[in-house]
Amino acid sequence: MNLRGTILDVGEVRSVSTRHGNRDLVEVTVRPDDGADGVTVTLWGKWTHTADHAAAGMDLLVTDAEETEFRGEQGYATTGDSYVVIEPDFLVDVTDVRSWVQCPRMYYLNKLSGVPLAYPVVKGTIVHEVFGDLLRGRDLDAAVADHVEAAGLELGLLGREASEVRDEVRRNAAAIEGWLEQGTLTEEDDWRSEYTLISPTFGIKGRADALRRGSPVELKTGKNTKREPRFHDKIQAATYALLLGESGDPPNTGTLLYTKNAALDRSEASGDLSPAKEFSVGRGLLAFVVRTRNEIAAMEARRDVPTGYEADAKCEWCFEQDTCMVVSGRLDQESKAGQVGTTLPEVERDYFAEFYRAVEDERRAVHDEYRKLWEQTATERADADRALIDLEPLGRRELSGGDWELRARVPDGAVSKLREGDVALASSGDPVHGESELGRIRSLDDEAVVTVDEPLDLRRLDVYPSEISVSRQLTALHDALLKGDSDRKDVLFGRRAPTFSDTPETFIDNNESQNAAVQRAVGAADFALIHGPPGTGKTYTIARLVRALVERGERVLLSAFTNRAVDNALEALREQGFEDVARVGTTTGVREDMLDVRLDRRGEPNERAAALRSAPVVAATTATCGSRVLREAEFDTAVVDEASQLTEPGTLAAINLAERFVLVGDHQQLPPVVQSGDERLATSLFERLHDEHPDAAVMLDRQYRMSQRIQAFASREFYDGALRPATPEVAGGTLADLPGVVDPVPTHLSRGVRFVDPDGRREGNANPIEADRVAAVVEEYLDAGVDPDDIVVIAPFRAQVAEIGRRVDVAVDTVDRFQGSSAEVVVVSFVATDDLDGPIFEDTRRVNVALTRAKRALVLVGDADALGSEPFYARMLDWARR
DNA sequence: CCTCTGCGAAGAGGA
Repeated sequence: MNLRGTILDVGEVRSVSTRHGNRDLVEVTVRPDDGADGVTVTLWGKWTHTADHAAAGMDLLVTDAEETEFRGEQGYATTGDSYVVIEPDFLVDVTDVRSWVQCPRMYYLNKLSGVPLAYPVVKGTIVHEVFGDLLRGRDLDAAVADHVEAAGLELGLLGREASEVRDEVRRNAAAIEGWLEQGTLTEEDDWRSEYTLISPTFGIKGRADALRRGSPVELKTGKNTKREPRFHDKIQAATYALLLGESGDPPNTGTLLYTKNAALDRSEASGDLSPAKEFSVGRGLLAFVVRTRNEIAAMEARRDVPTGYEADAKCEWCFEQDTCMVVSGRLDQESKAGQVGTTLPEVERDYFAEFYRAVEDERRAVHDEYRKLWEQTATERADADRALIDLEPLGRRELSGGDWELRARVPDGAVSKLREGDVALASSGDPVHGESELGRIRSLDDEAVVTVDEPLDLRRLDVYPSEISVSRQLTALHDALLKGDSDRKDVLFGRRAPTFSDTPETFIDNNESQNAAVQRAVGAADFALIHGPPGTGKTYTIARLVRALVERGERVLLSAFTNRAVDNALEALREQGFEDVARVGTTTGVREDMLDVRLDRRGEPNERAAALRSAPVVAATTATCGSRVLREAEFDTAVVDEASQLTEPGTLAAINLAERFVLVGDHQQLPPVVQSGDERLATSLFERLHDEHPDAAVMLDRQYRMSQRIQAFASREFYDGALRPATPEVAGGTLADLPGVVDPVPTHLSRGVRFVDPDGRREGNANPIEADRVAAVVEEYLDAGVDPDDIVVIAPFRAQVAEIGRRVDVAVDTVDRFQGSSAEVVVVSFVATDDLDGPIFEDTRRVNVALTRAKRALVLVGDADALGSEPFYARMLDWARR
């Protein structure tokens, strides 16, 4: 049986004599998840090592535990088959186990500084890709040429020539090919490449290079002339073997493939030059992997920082020694390697510690998302929107590059957060224990089309969580504090006020606040803030600003939280006649009409690198700014849109790359998306600087969207009444202005703002009666001749969005997804009846967004009693009914 | 206790 629970107490290690001789044990008191009282669990032998790291409050799992009775007390104990796992919910990466075995401090440093843009790394990646292709039967030269070309940008930035790289990769790949041929001569081989593995039991995830007859094969581009694989390489492969044991018996061998061995000259090199080194994977090795993984999980649970003393690694042999000493010195951390350099001021170290913790909390939240892959029971699955289940496979076909395209029918009415372009876990039913492949959703309506590496029967699609944005926030924090210049930090940490110079030039002659905003930003020595309420021409202003900066000879980074905002800003820039931009991002992320300026990574190295380095404007999301390619880039000014939706570390990723920065946003609209709910992350850098330096900000106060009647409430509640219509035409906008609308407009539709109480009932997060009424309201406007494309319905919950979507033929979506856009007629469904309990109603900024999407007509549909129960909503009601 | 966009899909190496 498996025993799982929360640790209440960890006893001392003691040695007892048994019929097998003297053995160590530790007694741990655990409150089982399914029980109220604590039970004693005896951890025998080497599991006392895990007990050493365990502490009260941590979760503990013992597999194959046995019930025991000792001196009349009932309890549990480990058996010979048991594994003991600390904090199983914390998902450790296989590569983390590997780096921890090298040195625990290396694990920490890797996390902080990320993977650098370095030639051995890029070359290693290419060799891996070629390896995958060879397994799928592709021609060696074609594969090498293809993957070297695909890495053009990185190779160019590293100053490498394509021919030189091709030769080197081919030498490595030839070793693989030779070895593969050897294998197929002797027996039938069964291969799989790039295998995604997640283990709920052991709390580990990772991606194996390949499986050969069910055993892991790990490719290493380096050399190793010893008979044995390197210990940490072996541990990596053994960890994959452990993961394979999650569904079935673990394989009992692993293979390391050192491709450089084959390229060594036999007459000069000595030792074992065969590239493939097989080793046996016994239970003892697997248990060692689990204990190592437990050290990591326990350290993370304690919120400790590794010092290096945890293991016996020798610092003088370590490649990271210098980095290690610098980080230790700057952050004043205890470290085996010692410290060099000046310690950061205390306020900066505190900031670092605080945000490090917050970002790690966020990582936990991502881990919780992974857990949903296996925790959802069959009944819960039905309403869980993280997955599409019960898909009916419709077929598969092989694509030219060796990938597969899978098709399946989606059941009627299935709702999920999965969208076209998303990465998702495709499976034949059980994403964790059964067949599954990571793929990309190409299209999704009544039929799902997914591309994957290996074919399977597509019966289920799951959201696949990613730690990338968490990792990038961490490296941004590292870069800002440890590499960032002191001048910048003086301003960020309030040791110096930002300075500005006056600019006499007029940039925008028909809007004073927009002009003032550009002037302030252009004249900023450190930073400027542009506060842009709804409809105030934020995007136009940004484009004008970017042009002004470029005209002054500056190189500009144009960034935003979402791809959509980046592309909107680019569109405005291009409308103003400026085309010299490089858009960095994925083909699925970049909007179609901006693909022509997208920087392709594929191509001739020098030419690709020049395309990035010479572009006067580079546009990318802040997440991409934290990528290894853009982390190396430098700019004079970074202009960041949607800055009020970014966490501080998220913003740092962009502004780290520039001398000065301009943040554009509106802290009265939606705040950053933070799953863990951490308050430090939920406050944007934009908002903090806006509070600390009000003079650095210019608010755009003329809006071009809403009629006077519609904007009144938002202006009063959120902008101190300072937000006003830009022109009399905007102020007086009515339905009658729209082409095709009946004349005269029916009286009840001619009101700019209406309130409708359908007397509905909230059921879960939906309200079917209210949805009926919303549909009727939409029908009224359609009947009056309003174009369906001009009508939008907004609801706070996805369940209600689905409910309404079944009844109308106009756009329906959540508030959050409508931020940034607008429509002539907006109908808002509030769902709530009885009271307004729930976080979604607590943040009135969400209401601000909902109400300010409308240009000419706004209809609020909700329960008057419920809305009247909160002062803010009561005021909204008064305004709407007036 | 609800909203949600990012991310080449992770992981690649050096004596």
